Amino acid sequence: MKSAIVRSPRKAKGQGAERRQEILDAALALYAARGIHAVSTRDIAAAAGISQPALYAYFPSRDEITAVLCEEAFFQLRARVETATDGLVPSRDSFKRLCRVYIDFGLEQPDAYRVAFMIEKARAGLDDANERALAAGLEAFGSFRAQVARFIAAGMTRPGDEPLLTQSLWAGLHGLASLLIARPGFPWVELEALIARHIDVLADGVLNPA
Amino acid sequence: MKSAIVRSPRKAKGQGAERRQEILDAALALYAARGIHAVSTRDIAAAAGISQPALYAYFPSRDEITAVLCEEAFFQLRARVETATDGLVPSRDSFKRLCRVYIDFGLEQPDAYRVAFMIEKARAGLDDANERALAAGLEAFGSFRAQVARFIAAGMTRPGDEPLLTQSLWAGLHGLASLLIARPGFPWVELEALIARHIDVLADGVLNPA
DNA sequence: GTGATAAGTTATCAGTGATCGATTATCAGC
DNA sequence: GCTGATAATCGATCACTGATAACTTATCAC
Repeated sequence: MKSAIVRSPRKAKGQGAERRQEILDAALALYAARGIHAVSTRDIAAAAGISQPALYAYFPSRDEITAVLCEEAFFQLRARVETATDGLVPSRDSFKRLCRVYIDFGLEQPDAYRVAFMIEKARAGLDDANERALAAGLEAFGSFRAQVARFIAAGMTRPGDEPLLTQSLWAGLHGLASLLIARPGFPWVELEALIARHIDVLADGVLNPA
Repeated sequence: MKSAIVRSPRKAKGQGAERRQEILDAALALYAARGIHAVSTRDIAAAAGISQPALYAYFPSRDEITAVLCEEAFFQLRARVETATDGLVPSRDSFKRLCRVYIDFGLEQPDAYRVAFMIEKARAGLDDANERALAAGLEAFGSFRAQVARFIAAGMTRPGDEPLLTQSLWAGLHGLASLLIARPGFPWVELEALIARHIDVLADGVLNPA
């Protein structure tokens, strides 16, 4: 007796999942090169070597492509945050290291960072991918929170409960990252000095005086 | 001899500058109600009681309308910043007052704030209005800088030159304002406590210890 | 082979920002 | 009052966008 028909995948030219990843790669590259709003579905399709309607066999909408990239960006951020203080005991230096990892993520992957934290959804979407991206974002924030909790547990922080301190620190870091991304033409002072000083400001504000 | 023909304005239905302002008002109201990206030129025209092509008699592009609104937002912010510490001597409290004025501006006028600091121009425009908006932004920042300079001159700040301290403080304030605007669905802690604590963090980081 | 189906195509839709040419409203000069 | 010039406006339309429908082709199980 033939086993239950499992409807095995047939694949073809662009075989299944590979084609999907090719589309995501093409989209991310174009986003990085031209900026998200300057990239059309036709651009993405051409870069992926397929026709524009073929995109919709893999993604239900353009926003979904962006949402998936957003989710991937959150995974990356989470991985970075989780390993930021590997092998380091809580100290002012390891605190600054955590901050630095966050800012560097924004500067190295501005498009991912934009998608993750700066883009406001036009439609307050209930899309599947949008929700998954949101969940991934909360996970990344959770990792950040866990890191901050280590410094709190070590008695290094000024008074204030953990959610409050974490959200304030996050806001402080996001402020510099997002402004540097959104206003590259602004007459910023020297970048390294600004980042270092800003992290010092946040460390002075969050950690106990030495 | 008739004086040189001066080509005096004829005006009409929507007489000149008034019509222009009506368009700006309509656009701002729609931006506030639906979000910038959900508003089309046809929407703006309908709200202003004219046809869509008529917009282009007053503004060369949709981006220009947004840029003018951006400029107006900067003027408002500047006015608020300049009067933030009126009648107050430099102190930790007046420093916090300045911070609070900035954050409140963002929360009370999220669309203006968005246009001013969060929106990235699709076309890296050399538009006239875009440059004026940028200039207005620099002026607003200059006022903020002048306020910070008062605290520096009073010897209240930690080491660091004025541009560095100002940019760091700005980034810290912008971080909270922009995140609250861009991610209203995030599980924030109680708003007043968060703002107060965040400003305390920044004050501790920027001002000398008491 | 043959049929079923996955994958991809061309053709097309409605909506967008923007432009063109024609039309209307206003006013100076007679 | 009329008339011509011009400011102000509109309907029609363009190229482009995201998205959909109907059709064709490639692949595989049998």
